[in-house]
Amino acid sequence: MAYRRADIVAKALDVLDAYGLADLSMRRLGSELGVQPSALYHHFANKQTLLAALADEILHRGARPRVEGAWDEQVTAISRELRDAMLAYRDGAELVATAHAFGLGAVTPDTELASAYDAAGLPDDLLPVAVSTVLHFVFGHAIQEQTHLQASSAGAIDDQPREASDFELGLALILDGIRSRSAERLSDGRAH
Amino acid sequence: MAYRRADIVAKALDVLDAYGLADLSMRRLGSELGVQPSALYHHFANKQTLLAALADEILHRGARPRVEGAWDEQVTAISRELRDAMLAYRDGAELVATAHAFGLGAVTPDTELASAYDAAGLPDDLLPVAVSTVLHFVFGHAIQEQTHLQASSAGAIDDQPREASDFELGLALILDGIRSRSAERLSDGRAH
DNA sequence: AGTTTTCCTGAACACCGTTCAGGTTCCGAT
DNA sequence: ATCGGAACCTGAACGGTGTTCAGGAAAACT
Repeated sequence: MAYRRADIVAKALDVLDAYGLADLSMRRLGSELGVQPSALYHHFANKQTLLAALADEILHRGARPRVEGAWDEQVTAISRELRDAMLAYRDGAELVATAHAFGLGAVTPDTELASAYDAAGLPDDLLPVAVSTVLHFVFGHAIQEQTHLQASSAGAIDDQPREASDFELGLALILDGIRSRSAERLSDGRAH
Repeated sequence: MAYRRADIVAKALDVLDAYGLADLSMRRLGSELGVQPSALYHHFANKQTLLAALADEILHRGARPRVEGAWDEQVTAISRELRDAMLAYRDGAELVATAHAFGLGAVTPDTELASAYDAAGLPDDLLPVAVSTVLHFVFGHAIQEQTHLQASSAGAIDDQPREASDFELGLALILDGIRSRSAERLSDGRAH
């Protein structure tokens, strides 16, 4: 069937969540599908392409309806959505960040963020900087959190809220910086 | 000789710069040293430890004398030093960022940044956030720049100044955000 | 019915990190 | 001067990895 490609991605996500990115090999994925590893190469040119499809699927599954409101609220919503989507799967952050770094994958958080910034009235040369600064923070924070969370699987569980609030704080920090250079300063305070 | 360990690190940096991180295998490094790959395991417990030593050496070689001045100038100086050190070697950014994520390596930019923030008068719960936010930006930006720079080895050369100014802009953005929550706002404007 | 496209097998290639028993080589202490 | 031990290295092997490729089976289209 032509549906086979989506099946491979789905099964690969299962394997990823169960065994981690390091143990997601073409051989393992093949045997999990009851198929030779070489069969996978009829659907994906190489492993990197497969991983990019995985990253896309992770982001797609974590997608939320577009929120209305001021530009900073939209940026915050998009950042949370991206973070939550990546954290929903084992090694999801590393996977998505790597795919993004290589320019692979169809789903681009960049463009979503850029359009959210439209209402901020940023200088033209600052828009890409604002986009990538937020992205680097979201990626970096999620990877660090996922690494720590995995390293101490048998540790204290009260680390998670701490990390989550750190995320909100750091994001607010960056938005403060962007806001100070924005023409639209209506949402300066706590309210929208 | 007991100097052998430093020799291995030095040669590994040569191989890294010449062939990239993906081609830096224990076998290649061994043959480059005229030695069996297994010989390396008498000096390093595993490859990850070796890579951590490489990251340390890269940061050590790029170290600069401590700068004096306001806290934000110090943070800027440390960030530039870190960035330049990583960009000085092929795949240096990825290498250092990975070692840092795994908590390996003796050289920790974290503590340097934290002490630089001392004079900023930040709330206690904001200090780790300020440190990690800047670090995530520096790492993320350097990795992206190095990836793009390597992907288009035969491309336009005028990308580099663009990226460099993006770095300065993004960093200034974050510092603006931190400054808005700092008790010490003397260095609010352009001057120190 | 014949042909083309899709999908998969099975074997192989060239690597990889790591381990381990067994040798040298050299230094320090008796 | 000789012994003991540590440091260093060899050579082979183990169990993996991504990827390629000729060929076969099955389904779809004409």
